[in-house]
Parts: sequence; C-alpha cells; structure tokens
Amino acid sequence: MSYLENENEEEKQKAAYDIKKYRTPDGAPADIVMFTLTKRERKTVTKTLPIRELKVMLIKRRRWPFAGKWALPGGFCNVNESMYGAAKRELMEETGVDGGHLEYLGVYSKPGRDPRGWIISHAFFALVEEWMLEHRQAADDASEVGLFTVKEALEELDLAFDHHDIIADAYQRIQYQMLETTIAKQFLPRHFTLSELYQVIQSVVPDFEEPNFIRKITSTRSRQGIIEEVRDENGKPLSSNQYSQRPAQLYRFTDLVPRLSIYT
Amino acid sequence: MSYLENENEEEKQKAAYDIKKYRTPDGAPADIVMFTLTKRERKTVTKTLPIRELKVMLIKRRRWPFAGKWALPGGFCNVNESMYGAAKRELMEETGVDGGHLEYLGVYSKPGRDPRGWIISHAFFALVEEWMLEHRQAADDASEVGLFTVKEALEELDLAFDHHDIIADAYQRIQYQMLETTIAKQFLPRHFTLSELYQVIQSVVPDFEEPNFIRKITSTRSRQGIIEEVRDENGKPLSSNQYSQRPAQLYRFTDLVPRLSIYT
DNA sequence: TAAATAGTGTCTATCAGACAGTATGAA
DNA sequence: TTCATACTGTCTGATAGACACTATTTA
Repeated sequence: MSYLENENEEEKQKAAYDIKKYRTPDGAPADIVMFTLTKRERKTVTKTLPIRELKVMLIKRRRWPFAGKWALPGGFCNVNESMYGAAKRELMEETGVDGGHLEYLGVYSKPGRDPRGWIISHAFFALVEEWMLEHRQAADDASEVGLFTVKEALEELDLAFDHHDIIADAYQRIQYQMLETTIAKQFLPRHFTLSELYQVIQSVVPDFEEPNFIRKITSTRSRQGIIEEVRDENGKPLSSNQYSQRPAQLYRFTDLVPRLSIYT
Repeated sequence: MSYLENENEEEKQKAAYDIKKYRTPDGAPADIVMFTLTKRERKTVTKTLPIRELKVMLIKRRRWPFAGKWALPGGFCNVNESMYGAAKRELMEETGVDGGHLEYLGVYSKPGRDPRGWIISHAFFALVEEWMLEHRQAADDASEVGLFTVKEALEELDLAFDHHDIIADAYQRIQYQMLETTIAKQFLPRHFTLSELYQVIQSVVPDFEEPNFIRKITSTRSRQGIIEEVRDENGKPLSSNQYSQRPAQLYRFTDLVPRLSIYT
C-alpha cells in the first residue's frame, strides 16, 4: 500500500520534478593509481633476490588543463555504467588486461580542483603486473607514459589536479592493506618463498622489520592460517633455489581472510 | 617551462573545450547512515548496566520518488562545497549539532539506482549521540523520523533507493572499525569502566566474546597502550559505582592509534 | 673450501586462557 | 547476610624475541 493517496498523485509529482532546477556536476571521472612492483634481476655472481620497487604509472597530459604535467590515467564515467565499471574500463584501456586488483579509494571533490568546471573525481587504485603496462597504447588525451617510484611521484613531480593528494592517500592505503590483509598475494607468484614475501612487504612498507619473520610466520598464525607450505602430490614439501643457494620452502596463501582486533 | 608552445596555445585549447559535449550527471547527493547507541536504564532492584543498542536513523520520504518509504537522510552537494562539506552540512541540519564522527563510506552509482536520473550518491556514516537526534526539525522533503535497530532496518523495512545496500556496507564497516580502531570512544563517556567498553563492543559486534577481557586489556597491550586508568590529582585511581555494587576502575582512551599487522 | 641464503635450537620473559577465589558495597 | 559485579591468584601451555648454531647449495 502506497503512502501516496493514489497512483495519480505519484505521477503528478514525477511530472512536476525538475532535474535541472539546480546546477549539476560537469562530470564524474574515475582516476586510477596503478601500482606495480617492478622486479629487476641483479647481475651478481651468486643467486640472489631480484630488486623490487613499488612504482606508480603516470601519463603526461597533452591537452588543457595541465598540459605537459604528469597525471593519473582516468576517464569520465558514462551514464550507463557504475563508477567501478568506468574504472574497470579505464584499467582495461590502459593495460589491455582484464584482471588484477582494483579497489575504490575515495572521492575528490574540493571546489576548484578542476579548471574545466565542477568535476567530482573518483579515485581507485589498482595493483597490476609490470608486463601489463607495456602494451599500453597512447590514448587521445595523453602522450608519454612513465613509471615512477612513489617517492619520485610525490616529491619530485609537479602533478596535475589534486593527483598528489590522491597518490599520497593511495600509498597510505596500500601500506595499511599490505600489513592488515593478504594483498601481498597480488605481487607474488602463486608459490613463493618467505624471503620473497618479506621483500614484497618491505618494498611497500619500508619501515617493516621483523627479525624473526620466518620463525613467526611458520609457527603460529600462519600454521592455522594465512599461508601454507606447498607440497607435491606425494605430500613432499616443494622448494625452490631460484633465488638462493640453499633451496627454500615454497608457500602459498590460503583463502583465509585474517581478522584483526585490538581487543584480543 | 610549459609543455605548450606558448600561453596562447593554452588559451586556445581552453576556449575550445566544451564541458557540455558529453552527458553529465544529474546530481551528487551525500547520504548519511547515522548510527547511535541508545542507552536505556534498566528498572531493576540492583544497579546494572543500561541496555545499549545500535540504531540507525531514517526518515520517511514525503515525495516522489519512493514516497512513503524509509530512507537515509541526505541532500545534494552544491557546486561550492566538497562532498564531505555537503555531508557535514546535512549532519548539522539533521542533528543541529556540529560534531561527532563523520566518515566517508563509498560511492553508489549503479545505473538506474535513482529514477530521477543519473544520480551518483556518496554515502557517509556518522556516529552521533542519541540526544543529538531529538532536536531534528522536519525538513522539506521528509516527514517522520525513525530510529531502528540495524536488524530491523535491513530485514524488515522496505527502503528507498539502494539504501539497503548502503546500510549493510556501513554496518560492516563500523563492525571492522569497532575491533580495529578506537571508535568505541565515540560511544562512551570520557571516563568509562571496562564493562561499559565491553558492552559497547558487543552491542556493535554481537559475535565479540572475550572471557578474560579485563585481564587482557589491563595487562598487556593497553598498559603500553590504547587505554589508561583515570587518576585524580593525587594519583589515586578513580572508580565509579554507577552501574555496579562494587566500584569499578575508570579508564580513558589515550591518543595512541593502534596499528595492526597480520605478520607480527 | 668459502660464501650465501635457509632454517633450527634454545633460552627467557611474557602472554593467553581457564577458572577458582576474594573484594566491595547495595539491598 | 546475600547478591551482583569487580577484580586477583595461580596454573599450564604457547608465544615473542634474541642470537647462536646447523643445513644446503653454488662458485
């Protein structure tokens, strides 16, 4: 039973509604902070871990506004898609790949942030693999593509719009998530050694230090937990000596979603 | 040095830019999930804790669309304010109070979510005190105001728009935050007993159970930590027998921001 | 054999978890 | 005195953190 007296009243109100009575936004783009963890083999005598560095992908704007400045890749949302859909489409256009981790970051709506008008931007962050960024085709409103360390992007570049703030926020978010969730798996092969895991964490959260890392993660939490040893069909532990002389046990993430609490 | 050949080129591009080339959104409202923890004294012989219940404030819509249905309070963002500013203004209009915890939740943009057109909604959640909701004045597009338990709101009411999803997401978020951050302080007086804290946590996260709660929180983490005993000017511990026969030690939250990690 | 990384032994202090027992003040 | 709530004692097994030690491979 409707609150309105009758259907007729509803129709009348609907007809009287004027969507253009107030000023409306001039656009709602999705901007994406695309993080990748580069992996560069070291040319040393002995086997060793590759150098991993967290980088962010930027494009140089060709047009007004902020022509010539580095900016986040992004594009306007269409009427028939959700913001997440727009971001997914953008990510696909930039990488040519439909995959990877894509997550909403927040809204950026400070008045005056875009000289084109009232533009409410939606930031996402994506975790992609390095090779995904190589197939990129220069889009219409962009020219060069660059991969920068987060430090470079935040401290050395003169970024377009409020993209400096967005990248800073995204960096903070990814650091939290690296420690509180299992997103490390986005940056690792399916099977990995504990040194690799440790290195991945450190390359995203430089302050992270845990002298007894292996001991700790293999003893308690993880054994009931978030990672597990990889074994072959006979139950024999699998190891790899790709990055070390002595072969190291391989691990994989389980599907367990860790829940943290400050009260337990 | 500019990427453009000269200032003239920039002016030309700017003049040629047509903001109305594409269809633009019809509005960007901020909708607020206002949580409050009601506190009802029990009429018992002996002193006891009040009953606390997590509730959400809804208003009954008077106009099309969804006239007669319960909905989140909210309103459209203006061109000269940020989304957060719009939410803050809404919160002020609804409660008459400029305070409390207000936090961004996310964007809701599924095509067709609003029959008025292309309306991209921004959800916030607020933690307010019960008395703040009493001074509310009926706004133009709303009539009744209601306080519902989250369970009622999610399971029994037929809500407007996609507000069911929004409330569900907000509920999940507040549950995480209750366990991972110190937002419990938003629901407690400045000085509180550990039973009160325990009760607040449980009223937001019903599954939370910790038999040795007092022991745990007073021994380790908290002693270096998130809460501390309240003492008078002579260093004598302060206690309260407001809710119990035997007076209980009072505590307060410190300014420490807890950092959790699955790897330590 | 030396070098490099992986992993274990071992020790101590602390913590978790259980549960019985004591303390305080109101009814 | 009884009752309700607030603690404390005490025990066991697990964990954290440090650091020396052993293991496995390559050069």
